[in-house]
Amino acid sequence: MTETDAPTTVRRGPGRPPSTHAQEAIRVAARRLFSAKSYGGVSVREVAAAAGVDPSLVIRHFGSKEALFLQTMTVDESFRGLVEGPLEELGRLILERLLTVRGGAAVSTYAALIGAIDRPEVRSYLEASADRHVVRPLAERLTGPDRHLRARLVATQVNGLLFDLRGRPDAGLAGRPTAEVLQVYARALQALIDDPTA
Amino acid sequence: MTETDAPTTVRRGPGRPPSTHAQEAIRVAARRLFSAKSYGGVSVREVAAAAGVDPSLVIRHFGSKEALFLQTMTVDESFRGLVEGPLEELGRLILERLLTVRGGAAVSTYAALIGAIDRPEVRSYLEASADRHVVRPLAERLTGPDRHLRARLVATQVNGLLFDLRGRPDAGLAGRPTAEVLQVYARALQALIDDPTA
DNA sequence: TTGATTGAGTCAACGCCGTTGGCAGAAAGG
DNA sequence: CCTTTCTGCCAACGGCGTTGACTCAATCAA
Repeated sequence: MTETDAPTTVRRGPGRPPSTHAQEAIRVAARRLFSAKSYGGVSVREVAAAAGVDPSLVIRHFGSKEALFLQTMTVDESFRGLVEGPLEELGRLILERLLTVRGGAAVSTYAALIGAIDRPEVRSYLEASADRHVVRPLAERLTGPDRHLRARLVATQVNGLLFDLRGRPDAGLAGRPTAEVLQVYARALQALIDDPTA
Repeated sequence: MTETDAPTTVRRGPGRPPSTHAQEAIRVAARRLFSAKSYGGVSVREVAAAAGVDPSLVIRHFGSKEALFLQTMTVDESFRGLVEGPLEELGRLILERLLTVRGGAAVSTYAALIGAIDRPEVRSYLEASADRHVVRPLAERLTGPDRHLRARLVATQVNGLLFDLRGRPDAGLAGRPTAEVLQVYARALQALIDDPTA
């Protein structure tokens, strides 16, 4: 076959082909440990031991501890399509998707990311992620004044909720079940989604 | 609070009297560095050098890096009396106090604390602080259903705003000035403060 | 087949970190 | 006096993220 087709295989020169075996083991171990503990609470040596590889191999393959963290802890899948649906009930819809979809994976992953918010690259990723999946698509749909600012502040409200839900996988806030929290907080989101002049 | 008498001088036995000289230098240096950088971005050795003392002395006097952090970075002064005032405009009042009082010291201090949210003791302090200064006093004043939950979610909204304001001392959010952010976000807070059945 | 090239995996080490123990001296009380 | 208590300094510990040197395996080109 020629090198112009076969999109699944990349043109490579001589040499041993890359193996995804250890990489996957590291990724799985890192995802589990980072979710259970936190960025600072997990050492590269610990991830390596859980994956059954040498600590230096982790850095070799992923560049740095922070790069490994960013590659394994992503929220884009949970955020995609978050602000779709009728505007009149979008506040409730957003929260439903965040808290219930995929067993609340967004919550625990976001918790880990917030725990590493010290790191400039983590902060950049979270800002870009919120901008791409929430602020910009929502601002386009809103009507009335201050559309971009209102969309940004909806993201702020979501950040606050995800921040406060840290470490409480299924239980809600202040001892309240998720459904109750969802219903009340949806009103607050809706206050920024609705056109204030209408 | 259970001191018997002589609040300024403590009963002491023989020995050299404690000096507050180095402690204060360490406290000042720590406050400045932790505010400018973050918990993880400042080393004990760095604080010690800025204060002109030995690194081991920092630990000797404060117990640990985390204890020094918690002793120097407190938000209670900024939070006290935060939810006082007429309920009809309390949303605006809360944000005004947070963003403008004492040059926004609450924002930068809170940013540093959030940056160390990994640490269980830091998380406990923030939760207790929000509970003491926001949730409980506000819940007592609210009317209508779900008073405690609504008060808790107002704190959640505040957390979201302080989280998103990280590192932007005076500038607002999304390029908007503080006043504009304040006015719009106040509506969102007010949506939880107002009695939904009224 | 042979040789070059590329990546996998191992080991020891580097510099920095928070923290601890030991020790010399100073300032108080008995 | 001696004892006690605190200061300040030094060296060291174990752990951290990361790097360099090295061996070995797998692939391609000649």
